[in-house]
Amino acid sequence: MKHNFKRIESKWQAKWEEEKIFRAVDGSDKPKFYGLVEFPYPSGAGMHVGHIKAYSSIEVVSRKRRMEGYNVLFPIGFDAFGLPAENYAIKTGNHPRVITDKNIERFSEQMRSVGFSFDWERVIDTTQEDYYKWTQWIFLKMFEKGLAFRDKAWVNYCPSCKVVLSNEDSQGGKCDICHSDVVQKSKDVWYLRITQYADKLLEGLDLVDYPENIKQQQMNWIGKSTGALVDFGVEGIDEKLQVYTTRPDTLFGVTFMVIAPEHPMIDKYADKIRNMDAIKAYRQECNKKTEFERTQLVKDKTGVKLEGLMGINPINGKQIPIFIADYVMMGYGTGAIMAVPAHDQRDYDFAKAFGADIIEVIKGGNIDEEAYTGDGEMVNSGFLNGFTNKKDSIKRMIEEIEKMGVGKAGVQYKMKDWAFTRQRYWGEPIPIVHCEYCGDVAVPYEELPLRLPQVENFVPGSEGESPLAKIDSYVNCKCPKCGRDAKRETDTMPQWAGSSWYFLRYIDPKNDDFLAAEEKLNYWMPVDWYNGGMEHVTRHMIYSRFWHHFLYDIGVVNTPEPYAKRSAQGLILGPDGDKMSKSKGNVIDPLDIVNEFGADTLRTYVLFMGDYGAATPWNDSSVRGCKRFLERVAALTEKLSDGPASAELENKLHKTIKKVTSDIEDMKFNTAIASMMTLLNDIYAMGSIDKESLKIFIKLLCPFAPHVCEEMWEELGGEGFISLAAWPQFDPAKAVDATKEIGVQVNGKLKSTIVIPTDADKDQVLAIAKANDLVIRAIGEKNIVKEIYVPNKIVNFVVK
RNA sequence: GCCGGCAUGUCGGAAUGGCAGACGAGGCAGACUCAAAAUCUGUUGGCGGCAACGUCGUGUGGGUUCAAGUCCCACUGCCGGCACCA
Repeated sequence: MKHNFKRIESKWQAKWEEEKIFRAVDGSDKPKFYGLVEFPYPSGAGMHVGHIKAYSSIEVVSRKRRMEGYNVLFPIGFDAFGLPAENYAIKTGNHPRVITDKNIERFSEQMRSVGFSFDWERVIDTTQEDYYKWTQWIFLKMFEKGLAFRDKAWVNYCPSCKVVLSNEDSQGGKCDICHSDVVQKSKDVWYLRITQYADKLLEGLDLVDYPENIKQQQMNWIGKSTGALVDFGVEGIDEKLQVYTTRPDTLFGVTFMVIAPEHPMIDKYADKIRNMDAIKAYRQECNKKTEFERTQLVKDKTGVKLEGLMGINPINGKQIPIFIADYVMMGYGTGAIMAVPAHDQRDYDFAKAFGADIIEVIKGGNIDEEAYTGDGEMVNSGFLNGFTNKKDSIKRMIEEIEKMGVGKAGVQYKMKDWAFTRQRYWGEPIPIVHCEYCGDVAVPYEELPLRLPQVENFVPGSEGESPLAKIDSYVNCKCPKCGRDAKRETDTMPQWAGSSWYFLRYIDPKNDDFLAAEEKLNYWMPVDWYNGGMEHVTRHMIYSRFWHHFLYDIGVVNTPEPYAKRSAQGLILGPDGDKMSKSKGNVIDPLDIVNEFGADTLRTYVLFMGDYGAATPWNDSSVRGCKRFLERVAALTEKLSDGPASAELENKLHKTIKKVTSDIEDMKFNTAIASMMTLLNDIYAMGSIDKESLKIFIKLLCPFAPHVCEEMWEELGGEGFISLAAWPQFDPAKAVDATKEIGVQVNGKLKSTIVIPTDADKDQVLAIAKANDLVIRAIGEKNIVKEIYVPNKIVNFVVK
C-alpha cells in the first residue's frame, strides 16, 4: 500500500482545521456560494451512512466551488431539541442537556473524521439560549402580526408520547415519533397561521429550482381547490348552513346535506333536534374509531338523520334532509356539504345506504350503477340545461348565486394551520404570559431568551400537561402589561421550530443584537443549493419556507424564498436490499468503514454506488473497488514521466475535465467517478503520466477524496493546499479527436464500424462505408435507396 | 381512488433518438505464493459456430422513425407520497 490512509487522513484534517482553510469570509469580493445540508438531530446512535451520502453531494459541490474561486459558506450545526433526548432522559435520569452535549460532541468527531469541509467556526445548536432567543423572537413577531394564536379545537394527539401533533407530524394517522395511532382531542393550543401563506408558498414554487416531484408533493400537500361557498337555509332557525363545493353547477342535483359530527350547529340548536340521544350516541361512536378503522370502512357509510331540521336548497327552494356523518370532516371546508349523490361516489354510497333521492344533472353515466363524475351535458338544472363545459357551468352558477346573495366563489386548502405546541420539556419555551385581565401577553423582547428552567422530573402529566406546569417558580409571574399576577404558558415549541430558520443563523452565528446582521443576510442569502431528504418535503421544507416568507414580509430578509435550489439524496439500503434497521441487523456504521477502508473510500463509494437520487443497496465488495481505485491513483506518483504530456493523454485528460466538471453540477457523481476510473485505466495502459497532468487529475478527484489528493499534491510539490488550488480548465481544442470510429447500419441494423477523419464530409464517409467488406456483404445484391449520415455519429443505408 | 417515480446482464448501474450494457462488483482462467489474502493479466449478455461471423436481446402489446432503452398509445409489476378533502 502506498499510503497509510489513517495517518494521512488525520494529518490533513488537522492541517485544514489549523489553517482554517474552509472558513467562509463575510463580505468578500469573490462571488458567494452558500451550500447547505440538513443539520442532523444528534441522536444517541451516532451518524448513519445516510448522513454521509446526504452531506457528500454539497460537500463535493462546495469543494469544487472553492477551487473555482468562490467564497463558500458550507456550515453545519445541530437540531437538538426533541423527544428522543427527553425520553432517554426520563429513562436514564440524565438531564437532556447533558445527553445532548455528549451526542453533539460525538457527532462532531464523526463528521470531522470523514473530512467534510464544514466551517467549524459557525456551528450552531438550536438548544443554546443565544440561538433559541431568536426562535422565540420570530414567534413573538408572528404573535404581533396575528399569525400565532391560541385556539381550542380538535387536535391530533398522541396518547403514547402525550403530545399534540401538527397535521404534518401525524401523516397517515400515525405519530411521527412513535408510530402509535393518533386520536382527536379537543384542546386549547397554539397555532401558526400557515394557511395565510398557502398562496405564497404555492406561487413561490415558480421562483425556485426544485425537482418536479418535490414541487408536486408540496402542491398536493397545500391542496388548493377552487369552488364556491353556498348558503343553505335551515327550516325553523334563523341561520344559514354554509357548505363548500367544487361543483356549484350541480346544485340542482342536491338531495340532502351532511354535516360533520362535531359541527357546532348541533349543540347550538339541540333544543330543535328531536333525536339528540341518537346523535350523541353516534358522536361517541365516531370518537372511538381509530384512523385505521375509518379508512377501512370507506364504503360503509354511517350517519344519523337530524330530526327536526330541514335544509332549503337556495337555488330551487326544495326542502332536503340533513344528516350527520363522519365522512364529512370538521377540519376541511365548512364542515358541511351539499350532497349530490348522482355525481359523487361518497354521496352516492350514503344515499344508497339511507334511501335518499338521486337526481342526475350531468348526462353520460349510469347512475343506477354508480356516481358519474365525468363531463357531460347538464340536465334537470334550469338555466344550466344544455351546458357541456364544466368551466362555463360553474362560472354561470357562481354568477347566479352571487346575484341571489346566497353564495360566492371560494377557495379551500387541505393544509391546516400548524399546531405549534408540545407538552414537553425539551423545547423552546413559548414566550407568552396568560393574564386574567389582559389575555395572552407577549414576553417583552428585551426579556428574551425566556430560559428553560432546571427541572428534576421530565415526565409529562397523564392528560398531556407539560412538565413545566409543575414548576411554580416558572409558572407564576407578573403580567408584562398590567403588572398583576399572571401565569406563564407552559407548552414548548415543536421540534420543527429551530430548523425553520437555522440557515439564517449560520450567516452570523455569534450576533447578540439580531438573528443575523442585515448586510450579511443580504450578502449570503438565498441558500444557493440545499440538499436533504424526501421525508422533509412536506414538513421542514414547508415550515421553513413559511417562516422565511414571513421574515421577508417584515423586512428581515431580502428574498421571499430561502432556497434557490433543492436536491434530495436516495436512501442507502442494507446489503440485503431492505431499509436499514437495527431489528433487521443490516445497519452499516460509517465509522466502521472509515476505520477499515478510510474516509476517502467511504466518500467516494457513497457517491459512486448509484444514481444519487435513487435508493441503492450497500455492497461491501464495491467499497473495496473504490479503495482499489484510490490506491491505484496514489501509486501514479511511481509512474511519473518527464513532460510534456502526450497528445493522447492530453486528449483523454481534457475529456475527463469536461465530464467531471459538468457531472458534478448535474449531481451525476457516479459517472464523474467512473470517468476518472476510465482515465486511470488509460494511464495505466499508456504506462506513465507526467507531473502536470497528474496534478490536474488529482484536482478533479480532490472534492471526492481530498485526503489522498492533498498527500499526493504535497508529494508532487504543489503549492499550498490542493483544496484551494484552481479548478482545471477544460480546453475544447485538446479534447478534439483526429479520427472517429462510427457505426454503419444497413436498414437500421449495425453491420460494421469504420474509422473516419473527424468532421469528414458526407461523400468521403459514405465512400469509406461502402468500401467496408461487411457492409458490402450486408447490402449484397440489393439497391441502396437512401443514404443517411449523421456527422461523426452513424451511417445508415436503406436498401431494397 | 388521486399525485409522482421506476422497470436495462449475476448485482449496483451507463447510454443529447444514432455502435445497448461505460464504470464498479461478482464469476471464470492464469501469474505470484508452501498456502491463503492482497496484487497483477486475460475473459465475461443469451443462443449457434473451431473461427470469421450470424442471430436474439432494455417488463408486455401496439405505433412513429432510415434508426427506439430513449418519443407516442395501451397495459402489467414494483417504489414513494396523499387520501371519505366535498
